[in-house]
Amino acid sequence: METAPDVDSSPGRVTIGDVARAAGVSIPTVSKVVNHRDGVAPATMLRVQEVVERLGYETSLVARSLRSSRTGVIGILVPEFEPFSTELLRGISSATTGTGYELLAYAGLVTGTSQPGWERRSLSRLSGTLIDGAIVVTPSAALPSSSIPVVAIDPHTGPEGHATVDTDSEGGARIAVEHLLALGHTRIAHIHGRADLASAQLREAGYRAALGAAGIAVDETLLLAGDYQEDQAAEVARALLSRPDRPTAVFAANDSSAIGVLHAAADLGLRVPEDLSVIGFDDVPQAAMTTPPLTTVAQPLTELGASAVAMLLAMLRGEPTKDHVRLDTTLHVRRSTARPAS
Amino acid sequence: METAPDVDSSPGRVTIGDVARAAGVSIPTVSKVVNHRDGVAPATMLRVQEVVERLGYETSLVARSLRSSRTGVIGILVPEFEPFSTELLRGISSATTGTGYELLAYAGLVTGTSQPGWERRSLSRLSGTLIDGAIVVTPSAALPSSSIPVVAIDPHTGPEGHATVDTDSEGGARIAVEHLLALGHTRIAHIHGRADLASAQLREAGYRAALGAAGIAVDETLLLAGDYQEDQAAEVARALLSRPDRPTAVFAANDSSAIGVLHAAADLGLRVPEDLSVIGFDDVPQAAMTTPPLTTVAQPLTELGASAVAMLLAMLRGEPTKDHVRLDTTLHVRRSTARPAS
DNA sequence: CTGTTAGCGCATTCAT
DNA sequence: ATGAATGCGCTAACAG
Repeated sequence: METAPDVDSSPGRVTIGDVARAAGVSIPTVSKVVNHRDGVAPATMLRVQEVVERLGYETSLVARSLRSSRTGVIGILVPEFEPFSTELLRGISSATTGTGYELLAYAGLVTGTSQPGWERRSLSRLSGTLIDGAIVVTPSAALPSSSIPVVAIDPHTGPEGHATVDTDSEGGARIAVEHLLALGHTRIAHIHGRADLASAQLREAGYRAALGAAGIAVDETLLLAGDYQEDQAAEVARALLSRPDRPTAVFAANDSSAIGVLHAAADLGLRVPEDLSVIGFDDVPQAAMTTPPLTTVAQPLTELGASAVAMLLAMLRGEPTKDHVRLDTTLHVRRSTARPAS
Repeated sequence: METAPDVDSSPGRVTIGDVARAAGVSIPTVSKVVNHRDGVAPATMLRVQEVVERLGYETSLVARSLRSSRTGVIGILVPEFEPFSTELLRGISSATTGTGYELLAYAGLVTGTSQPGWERRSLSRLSGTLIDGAIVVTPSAALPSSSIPVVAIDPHTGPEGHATVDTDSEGGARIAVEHLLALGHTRIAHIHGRADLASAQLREAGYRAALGAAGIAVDETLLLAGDYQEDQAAEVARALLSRPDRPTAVFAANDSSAIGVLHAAADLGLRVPEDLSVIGFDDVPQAAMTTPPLTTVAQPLTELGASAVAMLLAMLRGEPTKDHVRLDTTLHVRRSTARPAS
């Protein structure tokens, strides 16, 4: 289209050729200097470095990766940037500091149509090799056997194939429901998450287990799909809470869903926690900003990210690693849960 | 090193050549089909598409960007992934949904040594052209005149050169200090931010202006450098709060600094807000999670990101745009501020 | 120690 | 309508 009509001067970007010309050497020589490779006379090395400095040259990630296999960057593949993944990102970022690797986070789902397979697509686009290794967040499908090391965070179905890090979803769900039971609730609904994610299935299993252990039969009409999304959860919650036999408490599969439930309750004039108790899962930062502040099962999100990085770095180093790390969850009681009214 | 010994089969990644071979056509033909270009017989087109599907082929972002000028991805350049930039990312992400662009966030500062010029370096590495346009968060130096559109969020020094979006830092700082003054504080310290950022200078200016308007002379010993960082702020705050003539309130230039101050106060056994009032700036989600919840000047972070995207998209479309957008701040009173003790 | 020769995977003329 | 040739910026062999 309207590409700049740069002939060969230096309007936009400085290439290795520009440096070579300015320094009066050949391109490979510049390459060697830039990559700290030996076989270059100290004098020329200095001269080239000076020119590199002056021109502000940086090797193009693109060109380099096309040719060489190592780029020194780790890719983080996420469906989109929402609280869950950005918290993970923070943990990954601080764990990466000082390792010499840079981070490249890629959101492949911004196309709107939330087509599955974004993880395969993104991995395929970046691998090749723009990145040396990848951390894939909530892949909902099996990852293709890629040529680079890959670690999955909270993947589709149990530990399998790729290295995985996740938290004890089932145990966390039990804690959540037990908290509700201890408060005296018996009609407890569950807004479950994306069916393609193992974590969602495990949370539902934990919900059922806790209820079963308390001798309460599961009312299947109290199980609704929230897809881990605020809007979707709000919608189903509105219907649920409008029923005459509405539950006194809701266990949402993640915080976004719980926030959706909170909105639905507010719309219907229900007070939380007086008329309805709500509990979430994740403990993203915004869980503390809701009205009332959300009681939730905390996942150590930043540690989760840090663990993923640790595993990936080990794989990158060629060291043997365990293929599955599972972290614990803890109950974080705030103000959205209380004894039922009656 | 240990590159896979793939000869030409399909171990890792599927290339356009693999598709061409499998479909019995030449590479250019596949390229045309993939890029929806005409000049291909309907029959071959279908056949190629079928093979693409079957093999799971995706064009390599790397190879494509080396050759063609458009990649359909927007780059977000951040120094690192911390709450401020991740909130921005959220806003950018949701504003990008449905535009057909994908997002690539790049953290160039993970090298540990927080060398300045990361923005120039990152831009140079990605430009060329992995990305069609870039949003640079808190660049602390002048950006090189790049060949792609660039929007800066909260840049080094006032609106200049590149398109910019920021918030009313000076006004926000005045609101913060006025809130403290209204509560009855007169000895108010200020932990200021990175000197190379315009926002930090403006917040300090607002602090001085508010104090001046109240007829209070600025005690220069109450002005400390926190660099917008939690650790750094905690350190200077510890010294500050240990002084016999310690202030009764602290206005921190951003929430991270304020959190640092909170830690320092806790270490010294000072109660907040009884013994010390603390106010921050930004209103990142974690400001609500502190003990006590932090009073802060809220910046519309997600809107900030959304505005940046809107400007960038307009530039990408070749439309004229204003080169500076400034959003307003609002005071968000929580529990870390109160009347002074005496 | 340095420059020359080849490609990496892909998109683009230009022939056929 | 399709294929052969060329080059993007860079690095890895080799040659000189």
